[in-house]
Amino acid sequence: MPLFDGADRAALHAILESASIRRVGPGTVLFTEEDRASIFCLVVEGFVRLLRTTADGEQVVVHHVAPGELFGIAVALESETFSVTAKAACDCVVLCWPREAWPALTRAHPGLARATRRTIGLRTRELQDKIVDMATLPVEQRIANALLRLARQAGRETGSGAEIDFPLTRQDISELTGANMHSVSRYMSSWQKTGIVSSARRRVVIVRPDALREVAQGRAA
Amino acid sequence: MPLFDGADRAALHAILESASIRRVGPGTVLFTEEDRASIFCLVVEGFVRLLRTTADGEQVVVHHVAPGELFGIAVALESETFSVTAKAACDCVVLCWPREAWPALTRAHPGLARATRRTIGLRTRELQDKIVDMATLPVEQRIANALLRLARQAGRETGSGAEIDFPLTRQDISELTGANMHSVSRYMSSWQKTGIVSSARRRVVIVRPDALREVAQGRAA
DNA sequence: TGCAGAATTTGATCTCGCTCAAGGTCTGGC
DNA sequence: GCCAGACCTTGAGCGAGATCAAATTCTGCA
Repeated sequence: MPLFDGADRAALHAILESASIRRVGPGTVLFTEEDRASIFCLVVEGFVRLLRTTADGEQVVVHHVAPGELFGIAVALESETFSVTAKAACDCVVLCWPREAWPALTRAHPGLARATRRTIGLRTRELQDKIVDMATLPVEQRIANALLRLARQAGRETGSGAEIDFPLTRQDISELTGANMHSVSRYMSSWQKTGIVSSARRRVVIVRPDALREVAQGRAA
Repeated sequence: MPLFDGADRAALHAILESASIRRVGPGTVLFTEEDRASIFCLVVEGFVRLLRTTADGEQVVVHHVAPGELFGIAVALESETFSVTAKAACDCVVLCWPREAWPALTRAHPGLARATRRTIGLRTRELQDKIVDMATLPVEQRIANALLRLARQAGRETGSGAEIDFPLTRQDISELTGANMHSVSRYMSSWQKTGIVSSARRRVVIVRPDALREVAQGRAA
């Protein structure tokens, strides 16, 4: 656990004691964007989707939190409320600390503060990447980019390519890219045919990342 | 200056001494996204555009920095490089500190660290807002939202509405919304006709914010 | 084993917004 | 005062991708 640098057995034990552990199934909402940010969390196992819900019920996925990553860190940004909803993408194990634990914890473990800052920096870049994609790329390339990003963050190497390590429907991909579900299905089908990806219901495997990268750059079919 | 809380005259003088001051004209690039983040900056006067440049030379505007705001704060995010290009939107006065000054400065002025965290939090929200807009709204509503956001961040009240306080071309708005420049022009013209905005070359005034808000919600023409 | 609901696919049609094209207007510098 | 270049507008046409519609396949559960 690189977050809690230099913590011995006893100290680690105390840290875990002060957290509550939650084991949740797919779709479970851990907190919503209007909630007061009374906790901050760490993914131990599984993936947590961070998303925004619009007035008319549409969902826009903003980030996938991988194991070992913090989330719900409004407290680190001097914010009273979360800015997103957190929803389990699969079976997850999550640690939650009360907001009040933050000052003492970061004081005791400078590595935690540093890791948090780095995480925020990386996520900011990711958000900017997404904006650039949406502003400049056609749907096909956006979807390709989104899959590549997911493969990087949540790819499990299998014999036949990188499998996204949690259930992912066409609808999910559409919420991730801002494209229509039907369009997602069409492009996925075409890539299936050319052997670039292989996807059965809720499972997505990037068979030929190189070819998908070509698609993402608009250089190939 | 709320950033440097509790600094007396002498301390403030020392802080300013350690900064270099830059007076630049519109279009001046202060740093680019590939640069090593060897400085961090503060806008004293004017507005600085933060943007990304794509492989084929397109620009996507990510944020406008207002007077009193920090920018180029890669150092606060444990990053060696900037993630955006900074370009003056008008005549600007900017203070720049060497990256190495950050630890001592934040140690001496906890208010600075706090303000930085708050700024990062607000910008994260703004990035998320933008993504939601681009994923769910048609061009007309995106443009309306962008103008309202600008009015809030850089609006100067005049007798006949809120004027965006720096030169803003149709092209700029297009880079801000991901819409085509011609589309921007068409919508601006139509709003001009209905008296919602008033814009002459490079100047934009929101005459009826309420009406523009209606447009942004898709509730009106 | 069969069924209900979820997930996916595919076709047909339509429309928003982009591209292409051209003309108009403003402004600062000479 | 004039000209070049920047900025803005408007029209026509097209196409990517959304919407509408329907059929198909999968899977977990009764």
